[in-house]
Amino acid sequence: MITSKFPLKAVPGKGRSASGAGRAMQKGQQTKQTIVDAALGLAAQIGLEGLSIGALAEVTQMSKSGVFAHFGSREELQISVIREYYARFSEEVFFPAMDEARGLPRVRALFANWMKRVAIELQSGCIFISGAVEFDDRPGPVREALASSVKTWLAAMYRAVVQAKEEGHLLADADEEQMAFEIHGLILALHYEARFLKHPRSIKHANQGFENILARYGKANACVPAASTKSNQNFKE
Amino acid sequence: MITSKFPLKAVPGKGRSASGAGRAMQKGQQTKQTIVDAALGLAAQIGLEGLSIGALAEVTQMSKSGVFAHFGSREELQISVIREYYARFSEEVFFPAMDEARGLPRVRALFANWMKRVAIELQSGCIFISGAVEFDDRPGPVREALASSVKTWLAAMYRAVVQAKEEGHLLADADEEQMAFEIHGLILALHYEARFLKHPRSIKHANQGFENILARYGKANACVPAASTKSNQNFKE
DNA sequence: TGCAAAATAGAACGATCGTTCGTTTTTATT
DNA sequence: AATAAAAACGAACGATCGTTCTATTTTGCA
Repeated sequence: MITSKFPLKAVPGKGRSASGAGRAMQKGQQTKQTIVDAALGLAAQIGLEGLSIGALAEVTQMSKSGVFAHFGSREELQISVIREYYARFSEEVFFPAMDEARGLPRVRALFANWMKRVAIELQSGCIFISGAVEFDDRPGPVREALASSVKTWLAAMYRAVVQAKEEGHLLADADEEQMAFEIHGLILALHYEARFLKHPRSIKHANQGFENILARYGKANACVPAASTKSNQNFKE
Repeated sequence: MITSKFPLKAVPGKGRSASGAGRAMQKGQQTKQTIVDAALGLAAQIGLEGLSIGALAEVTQMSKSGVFAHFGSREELQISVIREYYARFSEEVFFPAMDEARGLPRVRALFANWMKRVAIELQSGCIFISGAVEFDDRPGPVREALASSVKTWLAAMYRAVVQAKEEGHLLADADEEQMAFEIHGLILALHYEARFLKHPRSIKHANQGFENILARYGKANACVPAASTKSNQNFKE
């Protein structure tokens, strides 16, 4: 939990949350969510640094101070956006893949969901990527929040690869960290070449790159692509 | 050539360059180079968008208007920085590799020089990467200048791969575009994981990834790593 | 050495930024 | 319906931004 360095107008109800005595707070959380939603879209387009409270007020039809009061600082707003982005990313990419069997099927599902998300983001932008560049060497709580989210996700992907090796789906000499690194590179190249350079075949290249990685690290009988077009389907028959 | 939309103080000597009539312009170009040098360092750290004329004036010990007059607009300053960055990149990465023999040796040299440069930039930052994120969907002359530089470099790398196939160093089914894409991904992952996440083994992962790519696309007798530690050395014996 | 041009300085502009503060409206409960 | 807290507003702040304008200094050639 992050201690708010700026109590918004005489300590709000949060302090006495457990005890049922406090007055309600419904409308506040609701509009805060509205603001975060709008901020997420704005940040995806122009980056976390480009996020301005003024522009956000305009989009949400509110006053600047009205928007501001919900966060207490620009940094807290940025952190809220990061948290929301992480939550949606997990919901779209991570959790659905957990339905797949441990090992290669799950690795495939994670990558497929990741690709699906990035492909959508080719129009809007990815905060995990743009944020990394913006906060490269700018220490502070925003960078920490962002790095923490990214690391959690990359660790999840790494864990899936480790499990794939444990399940015997990968060659004995497969370096899990190396494999995760190469997969990450494919996603980054896709984002770069498609979004910035408008290269038309980037998605195909990323998918083909993934198959190449599996061909390198996977055991021969385990590395064939999924037969069906439904990417989430378990292909082990 | 870009038409300056803001003539700095009554059209300068540039217009009558060919004719020897005009007065000299030495000091101007000299301090302009000083400014661009400083701007390059600043932009590498905080990005092209973070480049402020005020901060630049402070670093160069000049007045804001003094700095400004050399470029006429912030955009022109940014473009000047991009051009300078491209020139240095070419000098460090591209031209030295042209001494290597066509084919895999040259591809290896290009990658090795690229790695060398990015490894240095892990402290300062790479404008080709940060700029791509900043100007993702911000049309205009700056984006064009940046995209043009990047495309030129990526095309050079692609050309080297094509030549490697022509020389018979690659498998017959090798997709040159695919291979260039995967190499690009390694560099991007290196930059991301080392610079943002401070992951200690990123350089090793990028180098190993390159060897994996060569193992996939190169002919068996041509894909062994260079024997010597000197990366620029021709390994074909 | 004088003189025009080039280079730099200095002050000010409008705009936008995050933030603060006092006030007013809305909300939810008794 | 009354009431107090929560939420939202509106105006203003200091700072910084890119840019413009005019004045001053410096430069390089006659």
